[in-house]
Amino acid sequence: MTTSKTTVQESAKPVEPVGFDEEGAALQMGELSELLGYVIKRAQLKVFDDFLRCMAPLQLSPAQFSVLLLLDKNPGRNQTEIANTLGILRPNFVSMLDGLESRDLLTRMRSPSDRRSHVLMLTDKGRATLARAKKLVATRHEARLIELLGPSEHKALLGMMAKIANEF
Amino acid sequence: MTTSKTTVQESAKPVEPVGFDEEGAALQMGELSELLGYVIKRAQLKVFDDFLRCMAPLQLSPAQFSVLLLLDKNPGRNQTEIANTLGILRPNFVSMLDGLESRDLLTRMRSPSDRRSHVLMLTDKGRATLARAKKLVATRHEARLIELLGPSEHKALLGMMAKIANEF
DNA sequence: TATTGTTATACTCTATAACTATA
DNA sequence: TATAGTTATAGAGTATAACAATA
Repeated sequence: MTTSKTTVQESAKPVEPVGFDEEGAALQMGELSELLGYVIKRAQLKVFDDFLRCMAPLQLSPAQFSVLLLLDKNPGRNQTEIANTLGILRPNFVSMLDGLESRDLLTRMRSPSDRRSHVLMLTDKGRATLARAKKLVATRHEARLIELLGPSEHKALLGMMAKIANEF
Repeated sequence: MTTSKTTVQESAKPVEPVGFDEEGAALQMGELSELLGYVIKRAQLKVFDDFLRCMAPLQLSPAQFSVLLLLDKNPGRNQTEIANTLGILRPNFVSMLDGLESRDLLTRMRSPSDRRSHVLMLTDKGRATLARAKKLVATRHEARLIELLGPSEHKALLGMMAKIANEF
């Protein structure tokens, strides 16, 4: 038995999961609740929604946060390297960087060795904002997720997600 | 120890996960691989991508498949009920139904009891397509996921995703 | 007055082609 | 010639307001 609260009730027949249409009219979800693509999408939207709420004071989207995080760990990389690593297309990365640079969170610097490329670096304000953002994520966002799932299940979940992302 | 292949190597210090920028230049992923929002998004994209590939013969998107599935389990519901259950906004549901109806997979019928609403029903072709789609999903898509994760982990994953989607 | 399906519209994401300046 | 950053653009997905028909 790995389930905690939501245990199967009576016999071996699983309880048919139902969805709610705002009010009482319950619909049968059928195979939908067993379809990983469906539940993972719903879960992902919930997680992003909560991330946005927790991060509201700093006005950082999940994508923006990931850029700051990656830049902090990998200073001196160019736009293509950062974009590729995050799965962002280079053309779409431009306006994203424009936004972060105009907020003075990072700088673009022409590389002396290859004057085609822009070296990206966090500014002091960028580092300070990232530090505050990390705290918000850890204490408000991830903490709630760990509380919901339990620490070991949460860790197992991270592992499975990484496995799907990297090996599927 | 719950990890299978990717075991921690030497001491207690965890191996820093790295990302790859097309070729060899490895970047430090840092806290990104511990951020559920990040990994769940990457995993979700992979899952949808595979779903699309497996479903290519039938030309059904995940969203379209979910509509057919829900209609099969809940015949006689109207557009608002189906859309709300799937988290689709009513205005956006219209063109989606236009597409499925023009392919003769479902029908809109004015309800005799409430002539404002459209009762949705699968056509015979819709039911046949759904049956074929279910087989493709089970044998090609979900089978590969279960093979990757193992049956019990796969089941645990479904449970955790549902928990986040419903309770977070 | 409220609700159903619909239109129009806008904003974000994502995707591709092509330009420029460098190499 | 190839690559980095950029522009323009097009397509999905998602969001809100408002209208006609009906309740």
